[in-house]
Amino acid sequence: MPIRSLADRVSDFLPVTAAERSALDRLGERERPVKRGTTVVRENEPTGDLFMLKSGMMIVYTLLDDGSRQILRLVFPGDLVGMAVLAYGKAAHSVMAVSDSVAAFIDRTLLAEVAYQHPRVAMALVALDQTERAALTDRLAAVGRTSARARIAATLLDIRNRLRRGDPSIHDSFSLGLTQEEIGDATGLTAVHVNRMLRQLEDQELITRMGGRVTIINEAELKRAANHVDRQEGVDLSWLPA
Amino acid sequence: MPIRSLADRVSDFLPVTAAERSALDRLGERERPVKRGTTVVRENEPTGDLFMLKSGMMIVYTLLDDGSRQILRLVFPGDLVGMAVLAYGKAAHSVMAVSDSVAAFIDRTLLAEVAYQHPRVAMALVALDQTERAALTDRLAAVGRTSARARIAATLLDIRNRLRRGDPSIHDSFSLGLTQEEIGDATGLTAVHVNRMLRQLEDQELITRMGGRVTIINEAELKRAANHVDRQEGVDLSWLPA
DNA sequence: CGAGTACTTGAAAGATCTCAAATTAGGTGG
DNA sequence: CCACCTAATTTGAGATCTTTCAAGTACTCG
Repeated sequence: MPIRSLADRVSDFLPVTAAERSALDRLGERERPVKRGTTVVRENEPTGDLFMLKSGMMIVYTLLDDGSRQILRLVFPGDLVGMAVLAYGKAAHSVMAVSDSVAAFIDRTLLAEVAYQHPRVAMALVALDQTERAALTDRLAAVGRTSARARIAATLLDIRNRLRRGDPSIHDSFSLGLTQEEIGDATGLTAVHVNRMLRQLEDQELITRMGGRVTIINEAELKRAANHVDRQEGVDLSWLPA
Repeated sequence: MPIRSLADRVSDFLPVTAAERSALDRLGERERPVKRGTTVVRENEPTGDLFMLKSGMMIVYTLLDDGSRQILRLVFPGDLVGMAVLAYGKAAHSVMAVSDSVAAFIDRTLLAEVAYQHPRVAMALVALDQTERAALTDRLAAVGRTSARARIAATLLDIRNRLRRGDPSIHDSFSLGLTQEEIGDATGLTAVHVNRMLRQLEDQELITRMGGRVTIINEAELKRAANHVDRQEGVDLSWLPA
């Protein structure tokens, strides 16, 4: 269970002064443990909070009229959730913990005050949010224009990469953390078809599986299968005025 | 061809002072006409500019390895494009004008300076960006979890609503502004199937068509067909500290 | 008026879903 | 630690939706 502070996350791409760091640390003070299966945020419910995930894993999703669910985003430690409360007075989407987690809640008023006092930090948070948006557009392109097999391959690689961000010791083997139904809801497929695609990737010897664990045994080929446009994740804020 | 300034757009949901308005107006000074069919921004090309569309219509899209295209966003007057340059040094996606347009380009350094001096304006721009993100998640949910018919219905309603934002005289009848191929690239369908779905909606007397014009003749039923979760677009920044 | 682009339609192939049932894995109370 | 109970996974068969391929028609622009 990796744990990262907001300041750590921001300092990955922006040198932060002591004052900025302490302001960021103050934002992350309100920590709360969340049990697996708990709905943390319900779509359309009024709220003034956003939060950063400290440890565990969550999903952001929306429910359609007919009861079907679209998972919009997988949330890993260090990710910021609910920036939309800056624009709306209510939650734009639902959020559920898929493993035991810890979240650090942030009041939007407090966030705004920090942003007013530390504009560079504000820009850093905007940049962080932009990386989420990029992930969202990648997912849309995958769901709209790639085969089921490619979507599953891409999802496996995505999960592996994001787990690795929090735990560099992870290489080819990792625990999925999602049910096949959840993977389906993230990729626009049924659970049954997710299962078939996983089996196919296994039969083709791109991965092996044991329990909930996946091991990538042919990463080059899996990447090719994923139709993966390798987004150079390089956030660059060096241009920011002082 | 409706034309809106950034200041007008922002003042829809945030009272702006004279100083703030003049700062926003300064941002929008660098106008440039763009001919239909012109690629304004190419994915991955280095740039420090974003822009606001003043008039016309554009699409934001990404191309996959196999040449297929996913349209991520339709751009109407008043929309801000390319906020990702705040995080990356290059364009996250390609942008093409689908009708003769005028764009007001904004250097990110200038934008950052305005944001530093006018934090409330900065928050307003962030809020504007959040509304775009909400539209993106709606599109993802539609592509991932709804039928071809529903996606087409939703797209028709979306285009009508957004055209109306710039021209309140528009009611049920409007020009699509997109080819069926483009609608397909936006909804994750083939042009052929888009055509069939339009025909079906016409046969079912939810719409009529003439040339590139669509008229909605049964809006209630079209909304139902769209599986539409009516997002109350109410941006609310009243909570913002002074 | 001609050329190219966009639209339209049919028929067949292919991908994915639905339904159903069997198997396995994980979690809990005794 | 076992036995049980439920949730998750797995597999097959058939139905459905969407794509592909092909060809003809209608527009639009120069």
